[in-house]
Amino acid sequence: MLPVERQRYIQDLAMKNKSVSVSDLASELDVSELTIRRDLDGLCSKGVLERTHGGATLRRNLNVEPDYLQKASEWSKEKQAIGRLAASLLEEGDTVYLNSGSTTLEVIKAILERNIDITIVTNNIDAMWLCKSNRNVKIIFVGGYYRPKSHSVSGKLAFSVIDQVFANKAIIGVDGFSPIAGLTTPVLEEADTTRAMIDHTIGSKIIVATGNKIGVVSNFKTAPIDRADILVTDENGGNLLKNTDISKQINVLIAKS
Amino acid sequence: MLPVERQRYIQDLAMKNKSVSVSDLASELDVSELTIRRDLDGLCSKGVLERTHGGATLRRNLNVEPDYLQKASEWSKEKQAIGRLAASLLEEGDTVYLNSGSTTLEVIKAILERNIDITIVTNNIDAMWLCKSNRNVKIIFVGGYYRPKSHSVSGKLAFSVIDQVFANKAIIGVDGFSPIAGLTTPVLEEADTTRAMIDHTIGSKIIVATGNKIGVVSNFKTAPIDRADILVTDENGGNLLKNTDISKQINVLIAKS
DNA sequence: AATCAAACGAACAAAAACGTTCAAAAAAGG
DNA sequence: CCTTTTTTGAACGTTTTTGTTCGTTTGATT
Repeated sequence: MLPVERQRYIQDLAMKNKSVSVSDLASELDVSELTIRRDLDGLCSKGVLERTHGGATLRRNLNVEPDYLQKASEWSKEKQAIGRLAASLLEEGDTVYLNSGSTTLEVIKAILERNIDITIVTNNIDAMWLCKSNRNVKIIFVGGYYRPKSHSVSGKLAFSVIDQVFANKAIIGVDGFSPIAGLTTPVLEEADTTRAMIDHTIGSKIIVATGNKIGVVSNFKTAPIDRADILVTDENGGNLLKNTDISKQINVLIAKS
Repeated sequence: MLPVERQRYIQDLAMKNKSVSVSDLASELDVSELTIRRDLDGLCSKGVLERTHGGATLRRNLNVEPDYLQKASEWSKEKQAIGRLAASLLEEGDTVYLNSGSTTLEVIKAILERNIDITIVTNNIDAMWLCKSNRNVKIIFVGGYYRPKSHSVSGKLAFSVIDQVFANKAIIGVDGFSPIAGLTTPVLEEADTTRAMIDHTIGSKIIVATGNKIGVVSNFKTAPIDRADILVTDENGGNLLKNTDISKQINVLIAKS
């Protein structure tokens, strides 16, 4: 058995049991205790283990925070359905703008499920956690000032990135969708960022909004409705729009959950 | 059996078993041990294997960037101490560049503990998770292409943000700190981003590195050592630098854990 | 606090592995 | 068929690794 093999064995065992003993290892691997000690010292100076009397323990690893899941419990079923429908509008090779929000996050999840080759340009931090283990989806992140409340970035610095990226589709979540007031959000910078995304999109601008956003007017205007091409909403939203002439301005798709 | 065939066989075996032994291969392929050693050396200079005594192992990511989570768990105690010392060098009102890496992440944690009014400019995504509930620390995130392995962003698009931000301090983590080769990292884009950060810093440039980085040369150069002002390292690193004239080039601070 | 067994580290010696040099064998090319 | 090049192997000195012995340190028990 090679020294490296032995050391790897020790490391694996330490990973499993949290600690190893010199005498156990010596008899198990059939080498002298001194050799084990020397191996342990080596692993120790590599930072893997920490020496104790009679053995060694694994360095305690503090895991960072993968607590990102389940935040938006409201309307989650509808959002999922909307996400799936919106994701189905994308094609292999697309570069797509996605702004922040729980609905657009569902779109990202749906894109990952489809597992197609897409480049996402976003200011939504959660996107990166989701895409951590996916090889097909590429992410370009716009920079800017971080706002903890929405867990996204925005502001003037975001423009300098958006300025350089032209997408062929955009999927935009909004807080208010009103035929008169247009698309609105509660944060000024967010509205600016979203507007910039829309302005840098050549192809379809797709709005995603659950029914409870329809007819609502929030604080800051992102764009008038006719700047968008498609609205993806749920059955609830569909009913609210049924007897309006909204379909003359925008293509409405209903996601059934 | 052709040499090429033999080498391919060795490579395949190494892929399967993670490591190979000279004596085993010699008897199995019925050639002298010297021949095996020469094969191993060849595969080694091709970057496939890494020599050890008595054999060789599969090359563990020398050209590839190290896995983010594993790195975070190594030397955690030392990194914490370094983080605390580096954070103590910051003052109320500072705007500071922080690049990505597990050591700089510890710096951020320490900054949050101090709870002073600081603006952080970074490409480290975890920073935002950490600062989610802190009101004093502001974060500006540089954009760019997301790389899951190091969990950070970099690339040309990052420049457009860095171009617009001048910090008065920078805290930079490196993978290699060598008096001759300077500051080095294993990823080209990361090196570029870090260099841009240093170039846009007016005041002190502070390097943070655990002892196992001292004397190491990684693939891509970020900057020569004299571009930095302060090195914060652990006692291990301090010992390594004790009998050198490094202190003529840079101010060395030892963090005791 | 005193004591004792286990664990440790230093020093030395043996064994295995290594690299270098040189020469023989095999392969390639004319 | 002969020359040139490449590959291989043997010998020998060097380095690395391993094991034994010994005195010292550590941690636990009484």
